[in-house]
Amino acid sequence: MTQGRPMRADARRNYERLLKVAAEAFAEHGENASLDDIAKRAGVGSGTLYRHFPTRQALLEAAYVDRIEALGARADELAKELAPGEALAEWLYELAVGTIQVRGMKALLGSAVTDGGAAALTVCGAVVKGAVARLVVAAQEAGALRGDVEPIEVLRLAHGVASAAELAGAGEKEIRRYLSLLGEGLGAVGR
Amino acid sequence: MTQGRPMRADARRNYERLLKVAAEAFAEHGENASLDDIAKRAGVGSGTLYRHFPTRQALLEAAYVDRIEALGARADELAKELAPGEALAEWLYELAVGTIQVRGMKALLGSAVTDGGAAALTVCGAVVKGAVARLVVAAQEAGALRGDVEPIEVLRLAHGVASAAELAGAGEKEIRRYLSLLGEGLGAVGR
DNA sequence: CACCAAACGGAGACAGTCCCCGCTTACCGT
DNA sequence: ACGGTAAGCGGGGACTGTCTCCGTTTGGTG
Repeated sequence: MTQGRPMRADARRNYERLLKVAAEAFAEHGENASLDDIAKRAGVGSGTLYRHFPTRQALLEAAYVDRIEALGARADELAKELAPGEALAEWLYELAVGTIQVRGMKALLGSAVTDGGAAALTVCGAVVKGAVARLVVAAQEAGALRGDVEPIEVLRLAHGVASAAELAGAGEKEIRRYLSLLGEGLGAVGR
Repeated sequence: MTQGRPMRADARRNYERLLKVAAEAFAEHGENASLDDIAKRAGVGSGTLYRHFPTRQALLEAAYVDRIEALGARADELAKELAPGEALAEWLYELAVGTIQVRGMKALLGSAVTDGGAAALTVCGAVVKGAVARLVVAAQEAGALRGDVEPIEVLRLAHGVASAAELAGAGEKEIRRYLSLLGEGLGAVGR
């Protein structure tokens, strides 16, 4: 259903160059890297870029799918290695680290987590939501996570907390701390 | 220290028109409203706008100071009316509502909460940080809030949670819910 | 009422986005 | 091998937004 006919050789070449260059550019200049500049660096006209990737989102998503899919796979790895609660915690931590440290990924994950219909269909959204759903359900069955939260809510809160950590100019230590505050709750009496 | 000499009459007039128009524009188009357009609508040249407010941040801040100051005052009101824990919770709720519903305010509060030096000196930063510090300390003394968190951390987490709620396309109900999840912690067993 | 610093304003340089449409070229059938 | 054709290219250009520079205007004094 994806291919009517395989891509023409030159088209495929350009597509892949664009992807590679885009990943570099986003890493270097953040999510607002100039698209025309990416096209230039990939040695194609801007028309070509916009035909392959109609929106910035589309390019961002395509440039990072592999990373996102790795994250999805990581969820299952963790589920095998650790107790359900731990697995969820660790995965959220790795998600948050990605959110903050890989420039451009925040916007992508943010949109993956949004309400509305459109964003729901993206590959990233599907993978991430799927992964968190598995981990959350397992953790809830193990009694390590309160039963009245939806997976998507956990995801959103983790994303929010990652943003909070970013505001702090956070390193990995702060991310861990902020996530554990979320887990334990602010109301609980001191450590 | 603020005034070498009072502002010239025309300068003051323009300054105030800009502020008024800017508040409208930010409310209508979000934090990225066109600055040149604001200038035009205020009937001044763009040079005038940029002289009064060298950066978008500066204008944003000036346009919303009164609202921020109201929030600061509200903290003290709440501190009188409610128990310390409640007061903090309610204030954070009102902060979050503002963050989400008043377009343009998110960026402002976000920068107020950032680490680094530059943003620390803004009026908004000072007011908000002051308010939260008072409420947090009181809540901690009353044992309603764990003792090992800094006020700024509470602020950042609340901001993050507000973002999370925004992602959900949240109404006031969701904001309350997400904040209470933060307060109680995800790890606690179901309601 | 004349002076002059303070303030104005808008043209224009620059950067980014995105579309359009004439040209090129990879791929097929013969 | 080779020509026809549609898929694909690419960059010019319209548009929007930011921010600066500098000639002109104007409010407030002495």
